[in-house]
Order: sequence, then C-alpha cells, then structure tokens
Amino acid sequence: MTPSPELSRAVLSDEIGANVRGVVSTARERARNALTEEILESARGQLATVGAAALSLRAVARDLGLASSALYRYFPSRDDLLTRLIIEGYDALGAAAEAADDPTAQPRTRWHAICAAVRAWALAHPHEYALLYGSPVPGYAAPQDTVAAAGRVGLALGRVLGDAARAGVLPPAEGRRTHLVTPAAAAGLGGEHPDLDDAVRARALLTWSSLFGLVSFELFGHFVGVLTDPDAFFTEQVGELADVLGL
Amino acid sequence: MTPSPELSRAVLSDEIGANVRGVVSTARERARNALTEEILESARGQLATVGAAALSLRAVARDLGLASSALYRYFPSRDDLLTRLIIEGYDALGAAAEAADDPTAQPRTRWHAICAAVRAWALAHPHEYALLYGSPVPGYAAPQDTVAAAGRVGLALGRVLGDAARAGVLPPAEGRRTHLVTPAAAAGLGGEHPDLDDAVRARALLTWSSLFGLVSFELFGHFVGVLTDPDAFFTEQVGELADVLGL
DNA sequence: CGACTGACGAGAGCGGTGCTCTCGTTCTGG
DNA sequence: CCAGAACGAGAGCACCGCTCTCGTCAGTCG
Repeated sequence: MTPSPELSRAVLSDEIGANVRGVVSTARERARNALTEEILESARGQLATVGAAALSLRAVARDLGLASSALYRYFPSRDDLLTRLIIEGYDALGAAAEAADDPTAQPRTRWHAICAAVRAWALAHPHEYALLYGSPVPGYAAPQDTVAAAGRVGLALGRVLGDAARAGVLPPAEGRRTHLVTPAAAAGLGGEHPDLDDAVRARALLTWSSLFGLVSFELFGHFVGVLTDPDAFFTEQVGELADVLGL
Repeated sequence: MTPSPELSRAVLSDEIGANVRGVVSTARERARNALTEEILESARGQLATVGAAALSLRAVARDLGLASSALYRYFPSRDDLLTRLIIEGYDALGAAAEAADDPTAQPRTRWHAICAAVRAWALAHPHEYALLYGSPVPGYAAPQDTVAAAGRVGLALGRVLGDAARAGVLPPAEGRRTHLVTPAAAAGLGGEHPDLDDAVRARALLTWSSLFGLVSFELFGHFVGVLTDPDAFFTEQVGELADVLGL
C-alpha cells in the first residue's frame, strides 16, 4: 500500500504549478490540457448519442486512437469522467436559464422564460438531462463540486422571486417563522424581505421541483398518450406554478 | 435465419396450453413456473440491494446455482427481466396508493393519504422507485404491458378528483373545450362532469407530475442541504397541490 | 550540460458482463 | 414407445472498467 510514485497529484487536481497564474508554460502541460479537452469532447459526443449508461472509456480511447489505459492518466475512473460531465451539464443548463432571463422584464414573464429555457434545453439534450435529473448512479455520492453547479438554475429562479418581492409584486407573507428551508437555501431564494417568509420559500421549492417534474415526465415518457400538445400544456402549467408563487 | 426449433413460444408468452384454464398440469410446467418465480425473487433482491444498473443475470444465476445460460430459457434478455420488475414495481406502488385511499373520506384527506403513501413507498424502495421514475434505460421503449401498470397511481388520484366533482366539492369549471388532455386520459381523470373541464384535468396532470417531482428531488438528493424537515415540507406542499386542484 | 525523476502511452492481463451455440439429458404428447 | 421439444451445463465471443509493467520522452536540478 505504499503510494506509487507514478501517481501524481496532478491527476487528481487539475490546476498545479505554473498554471496558478493562468498561464500554461511547458509543452507537456499544454499537451495535457489539449488531450484532456479532446477526451471530454469525445465523451460529450458519446453522452449525447448513446447516453451515460452506455458511455465507455474504451470507446472514447478508440475514438482518440489511444490505449484505454492512457485515459486513466487524465481521469482516475469512469465515475470521475461522468462527474465532470455532470458539472458541465449543470453549467450549461444554468447558462441557458440565465441567458433566457431578462432582469428588466416582469417577474412572471421572467419565470415563464426561464422555465421554457429549461424545458428547451432538456428536449435538446435528453441524455444530458437524464444524467442530471434521472436516477443517480447507484451509490453515487455527489461531490461538492456538483452541488455548486447544480444550484445555478435554482438561483436564477430565486433571483426572480427576490426581485418580485422587492418590486412589491408579491402578496404579503404571513411572516411565518418556521424553518423548513435551510438558511443557506433561503439566501439563494431571494434573500431577506418581509414578503418572503418560510412558507413562501417552501412554495418556491415546490414550484422548482414541479418544473423538473413536468420536464422529467415529458422526457421520460410518462405523458405519452396523455397529452395532445405538450408545448401548450407546459406553458399553461408553468402559469399555474407562477400563480402558486404569487408572481 | 431459419427459426431454431429450440426456441419455443413459451419463452416469450408465459401462458400456454393447459395453463389457459389456470391449472398447471405437467410437472415440467410446474417446475418452470417455480423456477421463474425463483429467478424473479432473486432479481428482486438484487434490485433492492444494488439497484437496477448493477443487477446482473450472472449474479442471479449464481444465486440460484444455475448456469447463466439457463436463465435465457426463462427470460429472453436482461431487459425483459427488468421490464418484468418494472411492471411489478408499478403494481406494488399502485397497490400501496390504493390501500392508503379510503373512498369514504374527504377528497382532500384522500389526496394527502395517497401522496403520503407514494412517498413512503418510494423511501422504502428507493432502487425500485428509481427504476420506475428515474432515467429510462437508453433506448428503452416501454412495452405496452408497462403503461397499463404505470397508470395505477394516476388512476387512484383521478378517482379522488372525480369523486370530489360528483360530491360538489370542486369549484365550478369554466367549461373550457380545448383538448390538451387525451380522451383516454380524461376518462381516467374522473370521467365526465361539468366541474371537470380540460383546464382542470390539465391541472390534475400538473399536480400528478409535481408529486413525483417532489419525491424524486428528495430521493435523488436535490433537496440535500435545502430542507431541514423533509416530512413536514412534503405534507405542506402536498396541501398546496391540493389547493391547486381545488380539493 | 547532463543525469535523474516523473509523466506518459502502449500493451497485456484480470475479473466481470450479456448473450450465443452446442451438446447431452430428460420429460411429454402422439 | 419413441420422436421431438424443453432443459441445464459448459465453452466461447465481444465487450467492459481497471491495474500493472515497461520502454520512452520531457523537464528540472545539480
């Protein structure tokens, strides 16, 4: 069990040495970054076409003309590669949500825009969406990196709620002083405002999960044979959720 | 490509010959049924402990002291075994929902009871729940058998809605004559009643998917660090959904 | 400048998977 | 009773994730 000198820290933590200044110095390091990106690029393609479950390291290696063992110099395991893709996915979805949000618009319009953007992204990237919001890999414990990225969509929705409160659009809250919602989460759900109490924040979490419930049901086939016009249905129900929020 | 005489129809359609009268005649058939059940029993155990992704036919065979190839006499592929487990899962969840429903109670109480039963079942059978409502296996097309079983929970909720309408508990509907909801699905969502129009039915589908959105988020870890009391949160939000439904 | 050390890619190999094919055996219906 | 179907075992194929070793090359330090 003596630690092999072969295994360098660089494999586990991407950023080292000269790279702290954001400058890639040595040729080796440049090659390493380039190949890492090529691996991710190939893995992204696999994910998009065959899905996470069928994504294989050996296929990525074949794609790049590498020996499969060489990949382990860059990602310690298949799970680590998937984790990276998960983070990228959350980031892409969050970016799509933020791009759709016009902070100068009415809260209700913003809510509609963000929800529509989430659904559009999911329909355009079904396998990536399934990786993010489908069944987690058995025994998969989300590393701390992922939870940060995962919050981005929720934060976008939380901003809308907070801005609505500060604009005086929300109905007055009872000022309930329970604590169903964690302080950390509450901070991301619009921050402090008299019109935002624990009940309102809890309802915000309900609408958040309902949004993904709607998208997941549509994407995973639970609405097959049930809906005639998924588009119209979705926008109508997003409106219902806005009512629940008081937007 | 001449069809091998080895492959009998019995492998694909369980019910044949003397079994149509519900009577198992030959010893061979009795043995076949018994072994099929043993395979399923072992597979259920695997599913519950390691999850669907890690469920392996070879492990089941080892468990039963069989050669792995022998399993293919009973299930043509791993996917077929999983399909069987999916159907059983939907059935078990539906049974739990129905068992929790007291048709003599108030609609809102019934709604709460069914939702609580769904969540309880999911928490007690996380891997089974993930198999039903997590990401579908890539390229997996749900056989017709599964959709029937899958509807059971929805039907239970639909009965509550219909009974509420007939009891005059629901607020009057606008009588909107759109058709977002399929006639077949509408039939299961309480049937025909003046207080049940397309808008109400669509809202029912929203609350249905929201229920599973809540449960999935809790089970798949999206509420970690967000909620202090998942139980209290859930019942409160189920109440909100009941408000949306007008129960 | 040269030597050493660490990073690297290739290849073989291990144990696992789903699935197929063949081959004896055993049961069963005509 | 006997032909044919059903069956279980076993070998084998093509994959998979992952490990280990080995020769090579680059970068650093004396």
